Amino acid sequence: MIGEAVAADGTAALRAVETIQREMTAFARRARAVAGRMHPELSLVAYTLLGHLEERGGCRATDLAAHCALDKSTVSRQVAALRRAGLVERRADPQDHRVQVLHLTDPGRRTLDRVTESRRAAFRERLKDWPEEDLVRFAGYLVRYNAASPEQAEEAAARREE
Amino acid sequence: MIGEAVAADGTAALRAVETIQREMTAFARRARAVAGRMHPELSLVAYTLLGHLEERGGCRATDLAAHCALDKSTVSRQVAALRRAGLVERRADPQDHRVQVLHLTDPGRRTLDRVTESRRAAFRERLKDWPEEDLVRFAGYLVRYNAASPEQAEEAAARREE
DNA sequence: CACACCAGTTGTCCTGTGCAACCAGGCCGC
DNA sequence: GCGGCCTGGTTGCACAGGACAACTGGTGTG
Repeated sequence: MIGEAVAADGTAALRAVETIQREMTAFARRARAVAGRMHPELSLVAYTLLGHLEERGGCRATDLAAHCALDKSTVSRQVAALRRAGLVERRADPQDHRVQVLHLTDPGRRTLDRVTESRRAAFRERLKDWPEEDLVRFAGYLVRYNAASPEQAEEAAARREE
Repeated sequence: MIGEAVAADGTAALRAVETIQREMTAFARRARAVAGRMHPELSLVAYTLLGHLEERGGCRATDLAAHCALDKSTVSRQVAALRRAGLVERRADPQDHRVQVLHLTDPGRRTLDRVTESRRAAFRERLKDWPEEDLVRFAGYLVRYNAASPEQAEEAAARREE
């Protein structure tokens, strides 16, 4: 049974926080490796970068760095690799010659879609026995949890400023 | 309210799976770096290893590797570092001279407790506005999610990619 | 113009990780 | 009891990801 009895004194809440901590930790530890084995073609970071590019329809390397909370040098190298792989192209901004606006190429979009589909299938497989009600609640909890992260807050602020 | 209306046709379930995928990915991407910044003294892996050692009251390197889904060489090096740092000691098993039973030292236990407390505080802060009922349910969902065997998921993914 | 600032690249370093080769201790069948 | 196989662990090697700092070149402001 997923939702057990709830004590009135807050003990259950403390135990639950403990469990959340442990499980999130375990998950985080494992995720990267699993993702790598699942899609050798696209690392978790690369996937996120492409995803952000698709979502925003092109942006600067600096934006990607901010979004992923990565150093700009890391992003620069990741993007270089993606460009070498032909998944991303960059166009000089005529307004500001410092910036290189990054765009998904068609192969990039296809690769992203393929990996997204494969990830989605894996998640569906893993969650296939869950009642819909639990899925919806779980999704809601995750959104709420991640929304509390400082990086997310900054992102949200950045988005608001545009 | 976190869990919104539930449609009867499964659309909500699909959307929820999508959301879970996105949020888990975002979380995984960020977790390692955040953990590193939070506790420079103990990496996420080292923390998990010490935690498992405490939970089990000593075990073999191979058990740690299996538990964390890590290569034994990785564990060997991590353990070596922890031994150098004085957080872990090993005792030869008198029954089987191949195995080195690992134990937390007192400093190891203290360090683990300190980091656990700090992590716990961060989680409590982050979850402080959640109703107890939601905490308990969220914890249950995470346990259930992580309990789905990763091997199974990988196999399924491999089958799909062939 | 000079100087501060910003986007991006590159050099250097460190950590974490896996794979493969290897060593050493145990177990089994002959 | 002894060679072959299994198993726990260590080490060499390669590589990815990431940070930091130094640098280049474009922008803007006094």
